[in-house]
Amino acid sequence: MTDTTTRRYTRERDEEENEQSTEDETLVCPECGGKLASDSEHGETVCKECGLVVEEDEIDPGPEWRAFDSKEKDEKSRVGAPTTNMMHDKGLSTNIGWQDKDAYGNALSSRQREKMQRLRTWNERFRTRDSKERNLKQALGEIDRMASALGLPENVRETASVIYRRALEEDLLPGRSIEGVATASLYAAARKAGTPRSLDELTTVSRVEKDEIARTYRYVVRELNLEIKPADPESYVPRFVSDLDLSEEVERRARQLLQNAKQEGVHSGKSPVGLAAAAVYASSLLTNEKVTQSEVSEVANISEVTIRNRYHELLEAEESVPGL
DNA sequence: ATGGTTTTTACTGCGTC
DNA sequence: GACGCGGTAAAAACCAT
Repeated sequence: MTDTTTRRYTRERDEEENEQSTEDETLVCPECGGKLASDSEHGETVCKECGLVVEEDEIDPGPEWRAFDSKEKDEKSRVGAPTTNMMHDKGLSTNIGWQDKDAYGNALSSRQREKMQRLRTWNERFRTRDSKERNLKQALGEIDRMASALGLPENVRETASVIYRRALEEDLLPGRSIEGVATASLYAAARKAGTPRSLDELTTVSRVEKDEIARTYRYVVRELNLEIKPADPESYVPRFVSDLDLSEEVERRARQLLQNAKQEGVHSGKSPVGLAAAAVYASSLLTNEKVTQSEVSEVANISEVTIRNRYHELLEAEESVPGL
């Protein structure tokens, strides 16, 4: 019986075991405990689990020489600016100098100057025209827009960007919409960061359908080997509590209920949102700050029936805990 | 596509304000 | 009588295979 009922949301368990087995290794993500993989192409160490960039620019991009005056700098410099993730092309595309000088520093003829001016114009156009770059530019914009609409913090956006960038590099885009992948990246990033947003919430700010988001999300997760744990019910609690204007006591109690439930193993196979909603409801009863089931179901986007079922289970689990 | 599970929908009965 | 709550059955959604 448990074999089948614990299928859905129980990946958590396997991963907990995995985490323990990798704990003695040195390469562990400080954020989520996941395995780290070094991406030598970009000189980054990235967490395979959450996409967190742990170490950037392991190769010092700065010059290895020192220059004592500008003339010396001109002579010694062989390289361009350091690369940065903040620009859509990492600052690596061609740049035509603004000075009207040739390679030897001599002034250009007026005819040459005009030519260079035209080249600059076209180069600028081409730089953002390259399909992947445009793609990325747009996607990052979308991610930003959706993230702020959902009130997600900066680090989530960054993680989402990293995920999207990886998807792009692995050629996951063809056949899928930019919007879809961007939304999926954000969805994944939000879950990693422990501030999950439901698919429905994502749907309200995204231009793509729920089904497509879900489909793309699964695809991206699989292809990039992002290991995402099932959302922890507790992470929904604060939001529900504040949406309902309840006290901190309610929140504390709700968390406690959930932790008990976890120990009793009641939570396996059940929707985390439902559990969280039920915990909040149950907690509001226990602390005499009554809210109705329909109110909770409203903010949690879960049916009242589910709340009823869950909260019975929660209370039962509470009973069977010895210390209470 | 299928089968097994969870969640939702819709409806009903009960007690209270 | 409206409302909150509880329960049930059937439909829908979901997920792994």
